[in-house]
Amino acid sequence: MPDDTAPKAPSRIQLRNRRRILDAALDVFAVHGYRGATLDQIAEAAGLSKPNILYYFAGKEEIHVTLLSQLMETWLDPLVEMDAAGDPLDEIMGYVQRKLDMARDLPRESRLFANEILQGAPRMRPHLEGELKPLFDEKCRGIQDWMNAGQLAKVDPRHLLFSIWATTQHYADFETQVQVLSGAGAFDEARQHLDTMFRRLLAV
Amino acid sequence: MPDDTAPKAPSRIQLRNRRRILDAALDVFAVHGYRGATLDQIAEAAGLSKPNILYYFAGKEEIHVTLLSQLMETWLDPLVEMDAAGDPLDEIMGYVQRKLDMARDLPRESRLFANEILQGAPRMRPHLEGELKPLFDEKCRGIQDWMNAGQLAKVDPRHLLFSIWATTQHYADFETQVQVLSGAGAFDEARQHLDTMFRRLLAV
DNA sequence: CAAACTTTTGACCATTTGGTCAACCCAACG
DNA sequence: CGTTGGGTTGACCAAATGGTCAAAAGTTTG
Repeated sequence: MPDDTAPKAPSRIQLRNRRRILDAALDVFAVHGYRGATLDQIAEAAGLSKPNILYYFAGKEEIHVTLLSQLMETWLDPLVEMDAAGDPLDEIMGYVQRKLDMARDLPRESRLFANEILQGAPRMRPHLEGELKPLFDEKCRGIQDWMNAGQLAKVDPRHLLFSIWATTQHYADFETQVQVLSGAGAFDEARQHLDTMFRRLLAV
Repeated sequence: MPDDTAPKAPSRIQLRNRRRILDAALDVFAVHGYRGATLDQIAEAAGLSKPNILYYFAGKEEIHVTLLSQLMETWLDPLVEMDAAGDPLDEIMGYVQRKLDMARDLPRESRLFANEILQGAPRMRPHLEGELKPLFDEKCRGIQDWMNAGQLAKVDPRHLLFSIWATTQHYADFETQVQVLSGAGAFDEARQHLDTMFRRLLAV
């Protein structure tokens, strides 16, 4: 008896086209936000016709939601890797560098996230409350433990994380401004700068 | 002979309605960005009919451009106030506090700006290059002078300013996320945290 | 008050937008 | 080689959108 609850495995074409669409949609949503993006733009960027887009996704919203879900995993990943058993300063500085790498390598994802939060997280709030919040609290406790043990200078762990997010994502989200004011090569300079900043903040 | 080049002074109604429209448009543009905002939303928020909106502004774009121009002044103001003749650490910490005050008191303006930069600054780039850039360079030189004189620890002045912008504006632009993770009262805690962070970074 | 103006709006328009659908294409397989 | 099923699209639709305009409603002023 075959498993009739399992949807049949997606074909190679399914896989390729869904990926194309999501990639194109990431470009468009990251720049214009949900409301400002159009299916026509996405279709054009994906090199597919609009009805074909709607053959793979039920509608504009489903594309957006799919992107947001995938993003959440990617986004949380570097924080998950921060290990309570490691050396505190190394762990935090490693996290800073990983976040900066993400800003450099995945700027579209960073902007998609920024757009969603700017709009009040209408589609992502459940993810924030259900996935990010518990992880955030856990990591804050871990950092607090390090501080209580005298392995890090004492600061508010929550605002420490906010500062790390803000300073690293800034180079993706405000790239246009950074380019105008500082030209190219900002990422390498930022690496050095952020290392110095958070080291001085946290060194005991 | 009357000055026929001067536009007649705007009436009280003109003043009141233009202000209403800009205020409503700020609400809408700050959340949805330029493309995502509609004249109907703005008209509804302003309590005026759509044709009436277009009696006061030539079109959607003119409203947006007007907001952006006004914003630029407000935005540059705290940086202008940083005084090369003052005490270096006081001046910078004062700047941090003023920027944080702005994030708290003018979150809509902060989000409008963030939206515009996220989209690649299609309408604001001239302002960035013509107004922000010279001011930025001047202030960077001033900060560098302080560092050369041994009055501040040495860091890259450009990235120092980026970090100040990123960490302060974060509390306006990512307010939704901050609320979910940290509840209310984040601004007061941030004040303390950012003071500590930049003091440790810059103390000699 | 009446002329002269500023302000407001209902009705309208062309274009864009998200979405549908029947027909069509095409590779795989019996 | 003809059928079958996944994949594709031109034509279409209703609603939304930016914008226009002539006429109505207020307001100011001689």
